[in-house]
Amino acid sequence: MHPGLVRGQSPELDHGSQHHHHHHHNHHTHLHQHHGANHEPHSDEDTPTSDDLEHFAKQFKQRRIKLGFTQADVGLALGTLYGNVFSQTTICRFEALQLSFKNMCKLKPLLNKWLEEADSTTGSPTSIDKIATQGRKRKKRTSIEVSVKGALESHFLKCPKPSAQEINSLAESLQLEKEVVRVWFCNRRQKEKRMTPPGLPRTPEDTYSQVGSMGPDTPSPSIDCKRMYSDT
DNA sequence: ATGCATGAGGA
DNA sequence: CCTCATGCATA
Repeated sequence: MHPGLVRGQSPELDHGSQHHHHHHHNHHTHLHQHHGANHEPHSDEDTPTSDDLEHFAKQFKQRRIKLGFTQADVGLALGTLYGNVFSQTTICRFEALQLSFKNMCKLKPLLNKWLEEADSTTGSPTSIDKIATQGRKRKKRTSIEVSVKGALESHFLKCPKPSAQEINSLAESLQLEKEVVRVWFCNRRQKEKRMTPPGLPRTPEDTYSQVGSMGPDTPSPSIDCKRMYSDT
């Protein structure tokens, strides 16, 4: 089946991912897209590396905040600027690298353009518009209990792609709609394909080892996350 | 910030 | 049915 393609995103083609380099630092395997110098007839341009995207996302967020814009503002601005409106969700996920590699590459140019516009237009008015909402009744979000989520997670580890019948069984034993279970697996699979797979600590950066006066005890891990800015 | 959902496109 | 891009609604 699928080899260990857990966190290496390959946008181009399939890669015989056989590298068990479990030696990389706290970060995921950086993909490798080195187009020599002779490959495509058209001048090569895009295809940033995951490091590029990572850096850009960080820079973007910081600049955005400095300029005093919310994620929603940006999404809307992109709409009035290019016609592609995006939600707060998407901007958020971009900044958090929670999109697929391909998706990140697609959005980067847009956001980059907005950035240029935003800080070059220092002090200009920002006209915003509203878009019409769809006229379809969306199903109420079903809340899955934590214990049930755990069960689903377990099954996912065993079989990420259960057959329709397996889904049926699961749905029964968990007392959930079959459709809910199916969608859950779809969403779970998508998570695995994000740039920042689930489980990674936030902003790993470097190993903060405040050793020196701390013995093997480390009784009080003063874990207080301070947001210097907020744009909720 | 994230969970569950929709819908388009593909085999 | 799946993947993939995307977002409403909610925690």
